[in-house]
Amino acid sequence: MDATLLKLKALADRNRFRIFGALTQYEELCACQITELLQVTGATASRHLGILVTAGLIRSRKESRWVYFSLNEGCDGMEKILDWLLPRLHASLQIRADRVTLDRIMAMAKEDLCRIQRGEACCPAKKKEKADG
Amino acid sequence: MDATLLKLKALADRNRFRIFGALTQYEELCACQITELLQVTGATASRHLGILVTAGLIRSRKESRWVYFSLNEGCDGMEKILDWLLPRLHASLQIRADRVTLDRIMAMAKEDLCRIQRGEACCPAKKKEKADG
DNA sequence: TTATTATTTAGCCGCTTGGCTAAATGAATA
DNA sequence: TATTCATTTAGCCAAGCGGCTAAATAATAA
Repeated sequence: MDATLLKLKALADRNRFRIFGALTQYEELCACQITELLQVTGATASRHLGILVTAGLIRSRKESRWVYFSLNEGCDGMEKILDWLLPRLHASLQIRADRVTLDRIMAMAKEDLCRIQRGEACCPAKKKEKADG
Repeated sequence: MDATLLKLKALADRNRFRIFGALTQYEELCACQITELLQVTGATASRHLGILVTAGLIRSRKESRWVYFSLNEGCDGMEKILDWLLPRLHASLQIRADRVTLDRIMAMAKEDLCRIQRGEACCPAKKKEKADG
């Protein structure tokens, strides 16, 4: 398929549009942070991220247990895409709301996020106390 | 929905991408010419055109029996969209093939195109002869 | 007015897409 | 080594999308 059409298809989904928007505001985000932002399962977030990677719009980097995603600045046309989208992302109510949510997410430890996403208690201290007590 | 997301969705379909590409090469095209280019039914072409109009990317103008479509230069972000897409449309094999097809289509009378699309003979002269003879 | 004709709308159908759960993978830790 | 854990893949299901045909619409031509 045309590489450009592939990029359009990748961006033409609300959740992937939000991921792209989030990555224009934070240099790097890990899968569990994006999962938390979108409020979907990790599997769903992973699939959306895969589609954006395949389109060349973002890239991933693995570090220890986590996978970090960032905009693929070097991708063909990225500069023009950002020229078009950046001002409109900043104006979008959805993306602005996401920014607030993201600030809250980034203030948390990734371990806690993942615990929550597994449906466990959010507070590791409690577990420790229990083990200690 | 975000106006920008609506535009992305409108462009993220092969046939609509082709329509957009065609309208970067010809100032104006009528519905039957686009129908012929895409090789779909008039109903299908009409729906795609409607989606592009709703997204604000193209506009339509009615003149006698025909409806003409053109890029909506005034639409928000169009300049940036063209900055991104124009060079890539020109590089696309599909869009280049379409250009050749379009040249052939534009050399025909719209009446003949519509006749063909109705499944009738392409040549009105024959009909006349029959009536005359 | 009646007929013709270009386009649009309505309604149907099959394929794709996006969500989920469960299982698999691969890296880090006990 | 065995376990834990973040992420990905596989498989399923419902909703959305793009194609078609047939009917409706709007405009011209007879």
